Amino acid sequence: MQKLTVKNFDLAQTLESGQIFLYTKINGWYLITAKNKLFKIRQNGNKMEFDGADKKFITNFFALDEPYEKILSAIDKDEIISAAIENHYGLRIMRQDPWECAVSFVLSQNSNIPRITKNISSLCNEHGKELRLGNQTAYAIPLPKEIANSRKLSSMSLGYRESYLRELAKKTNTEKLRKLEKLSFEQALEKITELPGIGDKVGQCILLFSLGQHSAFPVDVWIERAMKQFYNLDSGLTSKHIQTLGRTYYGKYAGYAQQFIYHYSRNNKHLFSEEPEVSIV
DNA sequence: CGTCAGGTAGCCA
DNA sequence: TGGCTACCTGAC
Repeated sequence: MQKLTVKNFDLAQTLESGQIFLYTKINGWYLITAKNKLFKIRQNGNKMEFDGADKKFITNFFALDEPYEKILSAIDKDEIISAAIENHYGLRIMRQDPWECAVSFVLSQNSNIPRITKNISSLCNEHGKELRLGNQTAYAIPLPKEIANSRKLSSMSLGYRESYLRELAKKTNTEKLRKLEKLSFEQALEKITELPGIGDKVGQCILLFSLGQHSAFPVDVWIERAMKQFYNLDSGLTSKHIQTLGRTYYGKYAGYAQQFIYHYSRNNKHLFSEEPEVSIV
């Protein structure tokens, strides 16, 4: 068991903000499968306890070395985002493995959380390396080579995502995706959306959650609804418009704003029946 | 039953 | 560019 003292970090807010799918809560511990590892972690105030990973890994994975207050003040433009930040203070954008992130979000498209989790889990159980922690067992997100020619893939109920995933596995991997870290956001997005099954939304999720592109502003149905409602935007705007607007309005760390708004809207569904509060256009 | 779900790709004006 | 539409599957 290892320990770490943290500040400006909330484990539950971070894990439950929809960035990752492979975690479960058991007896007060979060059991997490990520980066080819199975580890457990819990938080009590500013004290973290964990097993199966070291301090360096935890610090990096949860981005505990980011200048949190600086990021928040950069995106804190109005009372809407302020409320979202206040409600979910301590939420951070994690640093996932880009291949694992790509697999997760390709499988997430046009689906729902229970099904996404089921799909990813069965993919891992049938293809991934066995991981252990004490008496717990789990399976890693499979590597490209473990997917590319798999015959079991068609029994995972992935639907049309199956061919996206298989073709993706033939075309890319963690090392190739890492090259997008150094590019500008625009170039990185252009490159990543050339890959099969990766469009604007999934591409920006990967850029944001695993490639350090913090100005990415992925727009899904929740963000689109929330932005239109919260900021009283024209209902005819497309997700592309919202995307551009979000990036422009929130700036360098727009991705953090997106994550706060996303989590806030999902946890406060009643807000959608109220009057919009702020106009920014 | 129909609708919807953390979209993408392909086609057409 | 912008506006359709088909698409696997299962939860609700």
